[in-house]
Amino acid sequence: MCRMARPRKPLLSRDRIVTTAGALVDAEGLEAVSTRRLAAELGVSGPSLYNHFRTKDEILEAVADAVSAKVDLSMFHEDDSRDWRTALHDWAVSYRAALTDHPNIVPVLARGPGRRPAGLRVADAVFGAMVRAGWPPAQATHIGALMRYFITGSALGSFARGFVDDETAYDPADYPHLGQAHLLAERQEQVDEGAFETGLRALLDGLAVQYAGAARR
Amino acid sequence: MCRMARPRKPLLSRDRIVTTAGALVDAEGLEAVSTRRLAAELGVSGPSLYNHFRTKDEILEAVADAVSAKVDLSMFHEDDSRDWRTALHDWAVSYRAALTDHPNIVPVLARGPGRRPAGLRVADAVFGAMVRAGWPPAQATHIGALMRYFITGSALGSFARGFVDDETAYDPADYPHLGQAHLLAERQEQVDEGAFETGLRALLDGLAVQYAGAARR
DNA sequence: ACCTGAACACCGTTCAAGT
DNA sequence: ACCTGAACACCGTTCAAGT
Repeated sequence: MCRMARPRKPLLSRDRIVTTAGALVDAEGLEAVSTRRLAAELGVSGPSLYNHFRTKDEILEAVADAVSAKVDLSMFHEDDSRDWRTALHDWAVSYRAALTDHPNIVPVLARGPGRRPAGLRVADAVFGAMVRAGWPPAQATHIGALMRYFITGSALGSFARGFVDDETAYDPADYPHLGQAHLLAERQEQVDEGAFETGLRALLDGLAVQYAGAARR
Repeated sequence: MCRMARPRKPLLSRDRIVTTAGALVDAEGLEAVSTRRLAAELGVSGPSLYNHFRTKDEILEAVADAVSAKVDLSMFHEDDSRDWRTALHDWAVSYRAALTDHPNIVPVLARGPGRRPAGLRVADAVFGAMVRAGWPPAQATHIGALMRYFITGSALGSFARGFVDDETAYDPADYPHLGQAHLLAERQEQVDEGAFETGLRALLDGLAVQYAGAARR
């Protein structure tokens, strides 16, 4: 009697697709995600996905947006007590943590906010808070953009990961100062962490200088 | 008599492949480069490329390296008179210009220096100059990395490009501060330029603060 | 040494067909 | 409404064959 009724609940949902795609990206990287592979992971055939998303790229955008949604924005709320500098700092740290938790999707995220709702919510929150703090709107726009540049750039271009763990790759005659470059691969996280912290502090110190000179009260 | 001799000079060379691939990337984007398409552009069949490069990725790496090779490094020469702050500034401007001239290859470049000779030459030059200027080696490493983060991040995540030129995409109820977001697409370059300049100045101001406190003489 | 055609194991996406 | 198999027009790469 159950079998003659209509329901037959769907095998797939946008949520299930995004979750599974995200797990696949995390586990095996962006290039492991083909529509056929993802569908197999979900126990369906490839074309089924097109009942829920228009393109594979839309799926990846949704995965990226789910990562953006994890970024803490509480410091930008109107009733939060943190000043703009502290808010920007805490936001940057939370943003970077979200990206380093899911490094394989960063190339998609780094393409810009696009139409992704959570990405836009982030842009909106930082812009609004900076204006409220007294930054001129044009500067508030710049701050949102440049912070994004730095944070996504650091998550993407992970400096140390770029060096190969093979001493023969770096002839000291060609790169007199990079003698120990291959060692960087071993302390990848430290270099990335240190560069991020140094850069973030410099950015905030420098913005404070400009704020003192340009922000209106 | 000519035809019986051996020469028959090769149709392809690494240089010709890289030049043609670079032009194709510039004109039609990364996704337009398939081995078959590139080969057709060169007047040969697809597999011919594999006589000169081991993989398609190696070709793209070479294209990216050719862009890195255009970055001015003269400010880091030992006999150049510019101080570290000016050198870093001029280098950043030249680096960004090289990337914005070839925006489509930036995703490849942003992956890190890897084994690309010109990319490594850049990393080597900035590290050496910063150490010479009195920065502790660890900080010099961080500076090279964080500047790269910011510059590639800005070339890649071009903030305004991320917004879609369609007002219906941004409901003011969802994004109270982004009412004019769709207008950004029109002034893309100004926003990117402004954010880059603001960020670069902040970064250099902030590093100057740290230099005053930490650099040894 | 360098180029070719054929082939392998894939892709993203469309579509008619089924329920 | 949602899933399927078959099909289309592609991919990157290998390899035996040619010169």
